Amino acid sequence: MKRNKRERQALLTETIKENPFITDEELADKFTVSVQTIRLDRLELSIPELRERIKNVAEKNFEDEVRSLPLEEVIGEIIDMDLDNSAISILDIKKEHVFKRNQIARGHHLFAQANSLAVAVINDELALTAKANIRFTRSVLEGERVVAKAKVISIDEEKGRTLVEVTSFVNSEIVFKGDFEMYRSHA
Amino acid sequence: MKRNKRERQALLTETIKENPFITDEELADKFTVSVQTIRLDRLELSIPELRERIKNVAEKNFEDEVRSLPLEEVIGEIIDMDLDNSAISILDIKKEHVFKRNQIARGHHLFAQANSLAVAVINDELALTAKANIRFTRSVLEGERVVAKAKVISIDEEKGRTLVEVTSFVNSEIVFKGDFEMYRSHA
DNA sequence: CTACTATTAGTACCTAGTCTTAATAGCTTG
DNA sequence: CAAGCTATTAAGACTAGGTACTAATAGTAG
Repeated sequence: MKRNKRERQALLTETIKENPFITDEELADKFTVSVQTIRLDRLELSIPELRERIKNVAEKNFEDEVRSLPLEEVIGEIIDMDLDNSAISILDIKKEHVFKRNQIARGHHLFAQANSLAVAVINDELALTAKANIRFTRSVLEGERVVAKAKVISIDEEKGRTLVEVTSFVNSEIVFKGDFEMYRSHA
Repeated sequence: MKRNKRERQALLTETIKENPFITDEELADKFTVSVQTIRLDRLELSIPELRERIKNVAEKNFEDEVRSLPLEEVIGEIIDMDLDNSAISILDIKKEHVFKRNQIARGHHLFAQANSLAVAVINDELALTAKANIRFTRSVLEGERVVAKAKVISIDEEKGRTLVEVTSFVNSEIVFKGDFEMYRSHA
């Protein structure tokens, strides 16, 4: 069970990534080396100490949680957000998103990106999709980057409905367009 | 600005709840009392120390993160299939499908099930979604089983378009309905 | 005046580290 | 074979942000 340095450090990175709550002592036990070796490894790998790691995990979503925004639950990465107005997210199409036969992205991934963005842009605890009208105008291939832009068109406070238009692009070429009628609990 | 004990402790609870990342020293400053007083207050109010608080926030986030799994390839399990005619699939709504706030299934999972089924029912190597018009008529909760039924309405061989209607139920109650216009290469 | 509450102070100790210096073992290379 | 290098381990001083405990002080109520 003797691992060399390289091997141990690779495993260490993996272990900490999977469980950031592990102490140096527990790691030393696990790899049957001294605590000092673990600390040296962390230093070389630029892995912060337990408390910093925990703090990072805690801070990551705290803001969102207070705002009750399901930002973490959005498909794709949000790069701009102006609540109740507009939002932009990007999604890189990888192997797991495409049909094996032809490397074309499955429609529901584009829909998921657009739909979750429409949910996120609404400044409300409870936003749900009521209706949607969508068009796929060009197939997206593996390796392409889809930029989705959501725009809030209108807010009907009486009916509790909000209209959101989402347009997705690959290199300024429209690949998807959807009109979402969203339900909100507290408009 | 002199607050009494009761008042200060109420404010303290509020402050820490809003920002668990604050140290006793910062709190002492804020309430212009000594650090010891803050610690006595926390003791009386059973508020754990900074590190414990951070750890709690981190643990909460960590759990959520793991369970927010992305979309797989084919959504739902196909239990009946009559190519170019009709198909049925089921999807059990689990933790990873719902908003953590309210346990309501996220729209894109219902869409994904319907869309996958619409693609699968078409007897062609290459079937893609061109347009879709969808309605979510009832929210689906964690633990419920969604049965999606697809029916091919028309096949336009010239245009290479096929219309598929998908209706999803939970216990014979309609929860989702979608009209899919599918593109096929070799009709 | 005494009793009690609230506040403050001080000390020892803890965890999970950092940072630094130093020692040792096992190779390799001239 | 000695010198140099890498990897590992150890030891000591220091840190943040505390806990747990004892003790002192101020102000108020009976």
